[in-house]
Amino acid sequence: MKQYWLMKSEPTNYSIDDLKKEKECLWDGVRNYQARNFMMKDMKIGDEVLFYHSNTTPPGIVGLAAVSKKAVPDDTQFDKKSKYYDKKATHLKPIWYCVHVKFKKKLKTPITLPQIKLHQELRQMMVAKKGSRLSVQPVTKHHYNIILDIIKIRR
DNA sequence: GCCAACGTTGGC
DNA sequence: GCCAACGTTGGC
Repeated sequence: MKQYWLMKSEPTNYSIDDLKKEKECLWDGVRNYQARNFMMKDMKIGDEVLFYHSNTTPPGIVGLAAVSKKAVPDDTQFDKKSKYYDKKATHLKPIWYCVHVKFKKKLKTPITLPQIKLHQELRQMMVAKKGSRLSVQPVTKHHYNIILDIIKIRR
């Protein structure tokens, strides 16, 4: 069964335009166990991804992507020069994993967080909940379909 | 295993 | 830049 996800990125770090340019990227740098477990255990090739920009005014969903490769060890954990370096990780026992994500679409108009919070049903999404910091989170098929409808209507 | 202290995320 | 919410660390 196909699953649906929302993945956050700060555009100053990596934006939807970067992904559009590169077509595909490795979702590395995640250092939260819950987010890692979603990538490691649950994400499958073909799963749909909502690309979300955080730390922007306003934050919001800016594009569509898809999981294109199952989780592999995140190389930045072994790289002493990387800010994601983790001294507890070894090649034999990696701690952090990440999936590949491929570009599908950039929205002409982002679906902003304030809009999500105003929507009768979308406001139930994890990303709309106060204090929700999880950078990789599941999205229900229902919510995903509503988002697709909104994109269609706006076109 | 508890929990205080600390660090980080991310909206505002 | 502020700070609430949350996760992690480490002393006990």
